[in-house]
Amino acid sequence: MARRPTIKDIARRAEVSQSAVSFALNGRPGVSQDTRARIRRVAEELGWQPNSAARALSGARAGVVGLVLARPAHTLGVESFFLQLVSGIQEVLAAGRIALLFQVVEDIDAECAVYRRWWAERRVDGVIVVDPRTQDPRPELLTGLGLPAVMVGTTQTQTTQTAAQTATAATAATVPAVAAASGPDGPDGRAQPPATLSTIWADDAGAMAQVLDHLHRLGHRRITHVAGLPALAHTARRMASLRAWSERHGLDPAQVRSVVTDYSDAEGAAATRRVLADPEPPTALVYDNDVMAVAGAAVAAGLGIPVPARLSLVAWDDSALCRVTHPRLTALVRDTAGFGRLAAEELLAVLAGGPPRVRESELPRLEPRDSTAQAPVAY
Amino acid sequence: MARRPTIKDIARRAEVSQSAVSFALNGRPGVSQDTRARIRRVAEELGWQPNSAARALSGARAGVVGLVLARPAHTLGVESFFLQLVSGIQEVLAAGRIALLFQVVEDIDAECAVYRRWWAERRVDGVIVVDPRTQDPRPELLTGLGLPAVMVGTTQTQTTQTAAQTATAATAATVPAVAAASGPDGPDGRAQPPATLSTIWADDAGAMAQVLDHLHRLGHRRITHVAGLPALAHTARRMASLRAWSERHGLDPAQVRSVVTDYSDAEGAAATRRVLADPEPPTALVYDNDVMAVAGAAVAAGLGIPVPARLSLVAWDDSALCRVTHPRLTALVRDTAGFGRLAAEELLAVLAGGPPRVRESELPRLEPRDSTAQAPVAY
DNA sequence: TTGTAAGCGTTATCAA
DNA sequence: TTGATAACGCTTACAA
Repeated sequence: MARRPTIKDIARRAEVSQSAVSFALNGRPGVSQDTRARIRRVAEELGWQPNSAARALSGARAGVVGLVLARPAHTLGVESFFLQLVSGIQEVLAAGRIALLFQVVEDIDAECAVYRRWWAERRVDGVIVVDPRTQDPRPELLTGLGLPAVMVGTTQTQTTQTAAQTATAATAATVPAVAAASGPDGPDGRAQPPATLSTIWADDAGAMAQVLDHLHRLGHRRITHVAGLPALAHTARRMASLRAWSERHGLDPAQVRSVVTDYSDAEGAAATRRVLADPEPPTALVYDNDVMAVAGAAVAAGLGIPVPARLSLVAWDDSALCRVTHPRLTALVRDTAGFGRLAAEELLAVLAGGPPRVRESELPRLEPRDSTAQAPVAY
Repeated sequence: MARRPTIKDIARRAEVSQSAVSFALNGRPGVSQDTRARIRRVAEELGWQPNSAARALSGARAGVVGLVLARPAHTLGVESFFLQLVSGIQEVLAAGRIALLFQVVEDIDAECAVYRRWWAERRVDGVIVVDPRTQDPRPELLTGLGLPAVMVGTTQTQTTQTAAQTATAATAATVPAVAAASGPDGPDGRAQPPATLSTIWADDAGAMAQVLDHLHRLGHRRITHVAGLPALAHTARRMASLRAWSERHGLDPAQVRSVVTDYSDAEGAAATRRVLADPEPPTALVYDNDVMAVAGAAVAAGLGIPVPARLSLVAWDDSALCRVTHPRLTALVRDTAGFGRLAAEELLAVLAGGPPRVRESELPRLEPRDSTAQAPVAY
């Protein structure tokens, strides 16, 4: 096993001091062009790489960011969302030679414990937080620890925004501006938590309107939204925008509604079976993820209900799944890797000392396929 | 932002020396029971956690293991295999307070570059290597670097084992024993690479025989195996065992064969379409992953071929996918998380100075569902 | 059983 | 423009 070269070796070989090497290699002033070039050459020859532990110890960056995924084991691994997000994140991090520490845990308490430990161990420079919740302990914990973080998804603040405010939101507003939109305190008078964390968010309300408009144009008036976990902020947001949309169109809230699940194929199937057994069943179903949509399609097939002739289906989030089932599912396509890239860029900005910002990702696009059609005239 | 306590703080507070604290906290002798208890208590009070950088720098462990996933972006994220593997790995690592560094890259060259960098930066204590290949540069690279590693999947050595050798392989043989089976040099006289890496493997041959026996009992004589990337060792192994099985049963190699794909839903669908267009199409298809199986089922549905009446389908690896499609797919169920646990345990053993070993995971179990039935009598 | 001190490989602060 | 030198927080000889 070869010994790893250190700056000491380089210094000896280039006949300069260690600090000269450090300066040269980190591109700071105080070294002449000549020596700099020479040092660089020697480092290259020796195949030197900075020892990450030594770097971290001497107060510089650890060169690591963390990501914790809190999911019950049985929910793991079916969604395509996550790996794509990570691949996008790493595209950006790799350029800055930053590694990603990744941990899967069972629940949010374990997740918080991991943040505390990482912080205490000085293991990470910052974290990327996924699956924001309506009641989320993590922003407070992280700001309390002073651990730089970026939230991926909707924030609590945005949950309370109206559609009008959403429409006028800048693509990269600084947090104070957004906070000002609804005042320092929420409409309910409760002190709003200061949104000190940068956030990347997707316009769920806009996306939901897109889906519903599509179905409405096709004549659907009885629509059920098979939502995910209601504790997740984006779920809450989608449910709220469905309600708002239905009010705007003067539709009966009993006919256009959400039912909640845990995102699993099992609950997606069960919810589908339940709503289809209704005396006045919906003519269209909108699923909060691809797995539930596929499960729902299988239920319809099992019940002998033709899709899309008698029932239209839409999947929120596209994946190979939606393209391989028969019929192929109409889906809301998001650039998930792009979402990850944006998150990583924002974390890098925060680590560089930038202010926390709220950045909006590209609006999802509805990809009509074979599972949506005109609503049946009579049932 | 609170300052993180150090052993110095503990030493001051407990009125002992730093080394006493270090000894006490690391459970080594040289400290009395009393002081040890007192030190432990103070550490607890202060919420002390070891600074990972300082630990790593002072020659001890970095407390990190690495995992690189080399997959082209479009193949990412549909398989359930990976996250489950990781969750199993972490169940074991978390107990030893070891973190997992995770990186997604495009190809194996990038993967090797990551190993080199991690080694040079001293970032990881060891790595878990997935997707072993028939021609694999990684074992040599890793042994050369002296970076402890565990291969998850088949090794090159095992690819050359005969069925008989496989059958008698101990569940936890040390590598030298296995190497001895075919002598220090391979049969071709070429010096065999010393299998210095620990390996976790699954009995693909046994699993394949299980699947084929099931289909054979149902009367199937024309069977096509829709394989994955032929460069991957386990794919090669499955193909070889299919050939061996078919010879044993005196079947025509033109009727029982493998076709290769890149694991994607697209190629899975294309292969299915191709083989079904044959003048003598197979009556059963075995897919190397769940995604291709679902894609194949959709193709059959599109062609109006009833499953399982005229065509039987089997998926290698189970997931929610196989249960939500209609009909539900017969699948080969593996304990993937268990596979990950085994890998992590083995890496820990290697890090503790143990010898490289070859360990076999539980034999996969065939779960018959609705996609396999008697072969059609006439076609 | 305890304390002192050297070293791990950087970065950063001083003088020269 | 340079070169010593002191941190950073821990482990570990070695001395008391």
